Amino acid sequence: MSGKQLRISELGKRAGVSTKTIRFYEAIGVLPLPARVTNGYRTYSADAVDVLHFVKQAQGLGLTLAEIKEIIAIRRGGRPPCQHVYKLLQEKVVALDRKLRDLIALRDRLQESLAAWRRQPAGKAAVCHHIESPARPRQRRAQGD
Amino acid sequence: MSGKQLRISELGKRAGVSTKTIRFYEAIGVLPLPARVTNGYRTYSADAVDVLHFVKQAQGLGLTLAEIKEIIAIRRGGRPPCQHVYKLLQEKVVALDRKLRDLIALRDRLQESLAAWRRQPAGKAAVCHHIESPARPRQRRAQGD
DNA sequence: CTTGACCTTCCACCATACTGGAAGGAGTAG
DNA sequence: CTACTCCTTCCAGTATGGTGGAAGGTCAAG
Repeated sequence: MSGKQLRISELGKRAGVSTKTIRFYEAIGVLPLPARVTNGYRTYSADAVDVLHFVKQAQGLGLTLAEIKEIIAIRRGGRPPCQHVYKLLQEKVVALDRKLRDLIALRDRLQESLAAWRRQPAGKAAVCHHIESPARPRQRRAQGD
Repeated sequence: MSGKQLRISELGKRAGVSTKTIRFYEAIGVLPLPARVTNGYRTYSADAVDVLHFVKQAQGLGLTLAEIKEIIAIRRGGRPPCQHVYKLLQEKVVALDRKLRDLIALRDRLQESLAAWRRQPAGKAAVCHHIESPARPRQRRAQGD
């Protein structure tokens, strides 16, 4: 069934992470305590490669290690984590939409700021009007508040 | 000319930041070393409020304290930082566009993942197909779940 | 037996942006 | 005088996701 066991560096190579990272994931509970061979070396089945891939995929999806840990813990508890992951991902989509809106607004603000600069290169501000003006769209207070 | 001098907590109140934060900004060079009154207390002119507002605005625009520090340093050097800030903001816009593209792709991937889940609630994956499938569009080997 | 690769643990550090708290000085009110 | 608030410095910790390195154990080759 299960083929050969991997030592930590071999696992790292296959999953594209450092041995440091593997031990770190283990330390924070993302990875379970692995089996040890007689000399104390960690030993992993090939499944561990998939779990590490999962971690990297999940990180790519914007999940934190804490969330990933939780998913894997549910999985290790025997329950399929999909229900949980579904909710988690739904929340992520909502959060992402919010973040997206903010970022687009920010980008537009910057773009407008740059356009304004091209129209009128000078300005008076405490430090720099590129930053001080766009965030106060209406007239900045004139010196006295 | 300049009105009254502020002590650190008064400055903090006006700018909406804690005294801790003000000292922190000073320590990392974002704020210049302030004047001191005879008893050693920091003393600030009202301009400091504007500088702190600038810092907060710039942070809101996605600049790091290191970048903000640089801008303020240029400004303190007598040169208007606008040229520099212009470049910085241009780079920010480009970086933001990139990030935006990635986030939109991520969001779509999540959304599609959730839609797929609704169509077919089960799946086989090392940990959870919601995460493993969308990033690997073709069928994964049936082993884990 | 020595060398070298690989493994172990543990402690410390990187960046980012702060926050908390201790220990002690300064200034004002009663 | 005490009490209280505000100020000072300095050290440490928060959260996130790791990385670096020391000191020492294990194992196979030469």
